[in-house]
Amino acid sequence: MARNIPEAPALPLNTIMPGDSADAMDSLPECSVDLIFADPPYNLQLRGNLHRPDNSRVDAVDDHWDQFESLKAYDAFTRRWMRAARRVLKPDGAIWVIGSYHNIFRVGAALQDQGFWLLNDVVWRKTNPMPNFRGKRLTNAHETMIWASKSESSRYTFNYEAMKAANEGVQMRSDWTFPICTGHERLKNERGEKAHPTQKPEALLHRLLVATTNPGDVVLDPFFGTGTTGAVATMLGRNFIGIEREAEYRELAAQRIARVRSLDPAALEVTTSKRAEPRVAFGQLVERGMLRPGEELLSGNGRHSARIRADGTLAGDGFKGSIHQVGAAMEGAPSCNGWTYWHYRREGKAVSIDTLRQQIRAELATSQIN
Amino acid sequence: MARNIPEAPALPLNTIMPGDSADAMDSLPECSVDLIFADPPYNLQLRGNLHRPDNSRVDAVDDHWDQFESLKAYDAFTRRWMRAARRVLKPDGAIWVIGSYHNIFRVGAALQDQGFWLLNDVVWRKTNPMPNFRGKRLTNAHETMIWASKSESSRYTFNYEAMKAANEGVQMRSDWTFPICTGHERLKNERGEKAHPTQKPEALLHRLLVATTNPGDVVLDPFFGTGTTGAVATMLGRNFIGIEREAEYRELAAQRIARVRSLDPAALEVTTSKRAEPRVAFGQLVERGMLRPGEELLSGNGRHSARIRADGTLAGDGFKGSIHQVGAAMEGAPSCNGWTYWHYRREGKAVSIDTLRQQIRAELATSQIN
DNA sequence: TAAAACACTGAATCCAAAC
DNA sequence: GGTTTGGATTCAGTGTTTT
Repeated sequence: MARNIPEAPALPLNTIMPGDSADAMDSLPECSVDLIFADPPYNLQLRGNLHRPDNSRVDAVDDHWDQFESLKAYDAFTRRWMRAARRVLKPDGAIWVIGSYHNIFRVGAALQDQGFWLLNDVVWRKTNPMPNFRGKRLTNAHETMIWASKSESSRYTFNYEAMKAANEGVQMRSDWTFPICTGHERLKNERGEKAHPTQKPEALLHRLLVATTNPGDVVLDPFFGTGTTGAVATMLGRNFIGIEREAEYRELAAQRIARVRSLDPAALEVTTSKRAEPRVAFGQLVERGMLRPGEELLSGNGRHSARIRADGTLAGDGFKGSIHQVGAAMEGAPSCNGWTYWHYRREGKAVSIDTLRQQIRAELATSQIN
Repeated sequence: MARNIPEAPALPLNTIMPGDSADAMDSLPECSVDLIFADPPYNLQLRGNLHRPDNSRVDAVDDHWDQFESLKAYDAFTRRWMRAARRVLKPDGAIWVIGSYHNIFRVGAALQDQGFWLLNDVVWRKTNPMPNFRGKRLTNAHETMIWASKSESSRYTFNYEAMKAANEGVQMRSDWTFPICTGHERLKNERGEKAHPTQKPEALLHRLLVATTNPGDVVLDPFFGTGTTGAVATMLGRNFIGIEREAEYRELAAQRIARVRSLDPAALEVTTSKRAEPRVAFGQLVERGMLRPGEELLSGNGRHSARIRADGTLAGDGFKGSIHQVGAAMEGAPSCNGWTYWHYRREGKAVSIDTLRQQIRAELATSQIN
């Protein structure tokens, strides 16, 4: 290059930066990241203590980082980090922000005001939300995510076919159903308490990253917490940059991500071409972690095997496609019911993947009651 | 009344007012309606009127120039009608606003800025949304409704038990699933075309009105369209006030509502909560001889006991006070419902004292029949 | 050992009448 | 109008203890 352009500082890929979100983003080169996922404080304005009907006390989010003096102060905070985020985003980049009714309207208006172009609002429906204990309102059973590109003209990433494959062969909708983060996935601190009050489920980030990034992309999370974004990005072969103010969270997140194994690149290939779409819910098993990308499936007769890919398709013996297509190809048959054809291994035994589909159907049946 | 207060103008109940929404609301008496349902437009087509000073084409680099102008105009429109709505709302009244991601964030922020108190955001999940034909985004399968009271201290209406009963006995959630308005319910004009582009399903208004109004309440809809709110309100024994600018819509709505038959009042009764039942003092049980002073009461778990005193208080383990206070003190709990906590012995069995309260309430109910 | 019972928990703007 | 008091109120799930 003939011109004397100062070299841009290298991106601190796959590390967790300390300090304030906006300050840290300002230290990064502009137009350098592909996607931003932001889970900012919600500004809950809780009054007194809340007790369950059995008189146990609800462990509320009363952390100092969620306290703001006024809506005006919250707006100033929002616009500050959002402007910094906008600067580091590539022209064709996009942003996701998650929130509840307490803050999401401020966030959405700020995005529009700063020139972001809204693509969808996505509802995370919780299968197991906390009830409204006093019976004074509706059960607050969802959170809202806003997906926006940097500008109206951005050529943003959207893996349409992968989403369609993960949704029984029909277009992915704007409402996504997942359980809240509990059990073994929920990080604990040394005292055995939940490490972070608002840890998000990995399944949510899995779908989001498969939908709107490609392998090798750079994903920035300015409110990193205990690192769900980093863990899922690493598993999916994406690079991450985390920013987190609290040292304890940084430490836990780093340990967590160190335990994550990246998936084989073949498993990360996203289906791009059109194909005859069977009605497959197989992708949900992967998003929910019931089956791992890269895991091997066996045919019932034991003669064939294939590996699971992150977008809910299979690959093996040179064949790629849905569970039905690959099964049919391997058997040289005109068609094949992948649900009964394929089995996974658990404790030495081969179990039909159809049992997993039945589990999900049972969940949906209870959670989709009006 | 001694003072010379001018009589408030009568409300134009169950009629459709012409003209601009905000102007019409300004002509109504303040603090006079129980609920407002607003389905404001967001396709104001402001962009066509905007020109740069030099008439140059707006190109991709700064193509959000006109976006800012139209957002500003939309905000002004929103704040104008919303302020008028706020004025006519009773202090304990509430408002619902429905919108999509194009406008709902402006609406929600405006509600908060004007002092409304957000109660829930509710997601209308469409079972049959229009697909995204270009495959560039997620299927836009929901709309968002915001439910807010006039102020933080408003004692808003919420028929908790009715909602719970309508949801298989568990609390109603913040996501509601309904099909979009099609078929016979969809109003047609004389040319056989759909009469209104955004007609809402009656099922949606049905649930909303049952949840947050009582029979006889006044429901105002400032963007009346073809009158879904008026039709459902009439069927449910609520009064409505509609405002609609377009004469064609007013005419269709009036015809539609004229065809509606109100439901029988008995059908409109909703499951009452215990809160609505008359209070009974524990002392009444002693006065009536249902329980004797000196008699021992047992906690349901059998771990505690107390003795009844002649004035209707309890004493035990060094604690004295109401049935609630003594129960709470013995359990070390912040509060306690003494009616369900305490039991008395009859023929060797422990019987809840709440059965005695129910006897008294039954007597009161029969004695109040004229 | 299996089944049943019990304890605990999750981003929550969570009461209202009487004095 | 602030304070006191009565008393109404929970779903899905995980993990542990008891039967």
